[in-house]
Amino acid sequence: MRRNPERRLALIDAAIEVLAREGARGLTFRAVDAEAAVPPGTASNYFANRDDLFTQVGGRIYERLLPDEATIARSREGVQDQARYAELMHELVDRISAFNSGYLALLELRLESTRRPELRAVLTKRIREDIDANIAYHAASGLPGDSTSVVLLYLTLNWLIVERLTLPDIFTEQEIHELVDAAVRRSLNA
Amino acid sequence: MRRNPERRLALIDAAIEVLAREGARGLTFRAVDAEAAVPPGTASNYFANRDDLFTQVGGRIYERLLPDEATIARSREGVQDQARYAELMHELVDRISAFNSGYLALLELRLESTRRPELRAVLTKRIREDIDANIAYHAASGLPGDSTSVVLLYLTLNWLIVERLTLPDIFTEQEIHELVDAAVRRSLNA
DNA sequence: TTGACACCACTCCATGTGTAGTACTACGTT
DNA sequence: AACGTAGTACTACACATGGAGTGGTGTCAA
Repeated sequence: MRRNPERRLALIDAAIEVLAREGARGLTFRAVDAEAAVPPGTASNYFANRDDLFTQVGGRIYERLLPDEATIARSREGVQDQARYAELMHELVDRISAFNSGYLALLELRLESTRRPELRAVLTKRIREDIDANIAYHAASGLPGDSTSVVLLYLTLNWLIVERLTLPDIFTEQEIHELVDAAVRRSLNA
Repeated sequence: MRRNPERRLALIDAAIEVLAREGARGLTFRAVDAEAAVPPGTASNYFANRDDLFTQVGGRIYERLLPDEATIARSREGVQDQARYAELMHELVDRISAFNSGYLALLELRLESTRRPELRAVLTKRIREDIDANIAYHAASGLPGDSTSVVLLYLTLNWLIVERLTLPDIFTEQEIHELVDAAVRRSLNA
């Protein structure tokens, strides 16, 4: 088992691209090697087996989907009212949609997790933490709404992104924009 | 190309199970043959190639996820108020969750459709029709809410089902129940 | 009798895992 | 400066699996 951390990270990030492009079953050591442009056999040296590869990707993918520090800092600025909330949600949807392959890879991982208990455990932990962090962040932010509205928005926006990324002709960009606004507005009405 | 329609349907339904269990890349002629318990080579005779298989499954899957006539008829009974709306949505979520493999197969198809234009066209058409039908049905039903509330509910409940089927430990059954109620209630507030 | 379909067998091909072995590089030691 | 060593990159190979596609034979019903 090799230890070079940069190389390991490069392999995992390559695996994310492979996942998005080829699907879960297409995530093979060979494909990761090719994507990362390293000699064949390298991934074999960094991951004990495919299960291990999936688990490590599951641990990494969420980091890459989360906003960076600067983005978080920026989100705290300005009045924290409903209009600002909607603005933040537009940014969220755009940011995640932009990292296309990351989100698709996460979907593949979710589906794969129905077959891999270890992966499921990793994903469950990460996502549960993220939801809780969102609720806590929201509570401290001064934005309108309660914890239920946070969760409802999480649900709604997730599927909106799925729709946009998998069947882009279902909703126009205009409709997506309006749906985000409506989701924010209505989720706040307790 | 063989024509026996019962056999074709049996193969397609077998393909749905394979999709849910093995993922999109695992959907092979061989696997379908095995699942349908027919001799190897049979699926080759019924589908020109894998692309054709995917497309035909895409045309079928939605039929199986839709409610049957009896269920639709029952949904028209009683007062059409918000409490009834919530009740119907609980039934919807439970019905779709129950046909576990069908919903997972549809997710696999969505992801696969990023790679297969024909499949994407079929799915886009079906889903667009379904959303429009839901909006029309809702408008005629006397249930509260507008077309935006229908779409928002569609989004929210879809991801709720994803969450339940792929990472069942994120939300408890109790929480899911409450989220459905909250989604109905809040989506109605224009 | 004939035609459509079920069934079976076989060829060809592609892909992937896991591992053993070799080459390289950097670093510490004397 | 020369040497040794350890860790890693790289290469090659043995072995196994799985699947597509097709041609041919059997079977049954009209």
